[in-house]
Amino acid sequence: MQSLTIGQLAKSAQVNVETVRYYEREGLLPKPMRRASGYRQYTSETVTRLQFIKRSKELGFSLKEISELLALRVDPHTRCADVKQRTEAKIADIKHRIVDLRRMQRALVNLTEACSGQGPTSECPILDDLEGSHRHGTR
Amino acid sequence: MQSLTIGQLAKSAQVNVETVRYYEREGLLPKPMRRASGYRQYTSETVTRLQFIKRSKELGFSLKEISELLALRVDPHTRCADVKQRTEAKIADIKHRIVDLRRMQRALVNLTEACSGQGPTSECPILDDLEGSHRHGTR
DNA sequence: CTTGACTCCGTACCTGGCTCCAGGGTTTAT
DNA sequence: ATAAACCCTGGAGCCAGGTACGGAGTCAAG
Repeated sequence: MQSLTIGQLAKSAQVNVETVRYYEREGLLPKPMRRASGYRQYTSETVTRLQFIKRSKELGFSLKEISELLALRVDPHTRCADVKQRTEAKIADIKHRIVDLRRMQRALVNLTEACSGQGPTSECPILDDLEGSHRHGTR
Repeated sequence: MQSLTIGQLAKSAQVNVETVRYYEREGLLPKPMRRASGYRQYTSETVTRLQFIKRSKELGFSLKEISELLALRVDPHTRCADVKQRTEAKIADIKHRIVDLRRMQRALVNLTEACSGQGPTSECPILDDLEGSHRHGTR
């Protein structure tokens, strides 16, 4: 058939049916076609979109930020310079996140090493590396 | 003096005083010493800890996960193998986050390039890269 | 042609993570 | 020695992001 019901969509992206409807209301998912009965019909494209939303949420983006991300594209209705600027701001934000995650990762790796070594490490090893990461206003 | 009031602590980590008390209730911050008056007194170590919590939250960790991270350490009361295992799970989680953030970043970079180029890009560029990042049960 | 699983819509409810009182005591600058 | 600015506790309120529910219609399998 090629088209999915809301239940199939929800299942294939591992979210609740109610969540799909909620995202539609909130504008994160476009209003889908309906059949005569009123049932929503989705394409597999929507699965991708829904998975993206889900993962982005897990990565710490708010629904608002996610819709901003989804809105980033070059089309005849948006000025390029504008898109470019917003996109670069997102890139900077992501870079910063990656840097901090790496610091955490390094601290944890040190911890496992201390572990293979021996006795007590200092008070709280993970703390030692994520400070000095002072905010710069992206969120 | 060397010790901070709750207000000074909150200010130096850029959070609300109420948030500090909330974290204490939730066990994310240790119960501090009190002076005769009942006022909490903190050390600068707590500033670091609070900043860590704040940034970790921004990076998408829940308070529960954050306390798990803070609890990771090698001391006489925890078995090393145990710490090591939990730590490695966290490392894997972080790695996965980094991979996905990088995919997003790459998609966004492509977008700015398409932008410098010309006309409309495909429907929604950022979607093209974060799928296939199917869950594996860490959260 | 019925039955069980699905869908619709609207509204109410829930959890996490704060945030804000009220009513009262403490510190500090003037 | 007094006002402004802070701190205390306990409890209520708030926002984001869902989740559940009720009553009714729809679809697919047998």
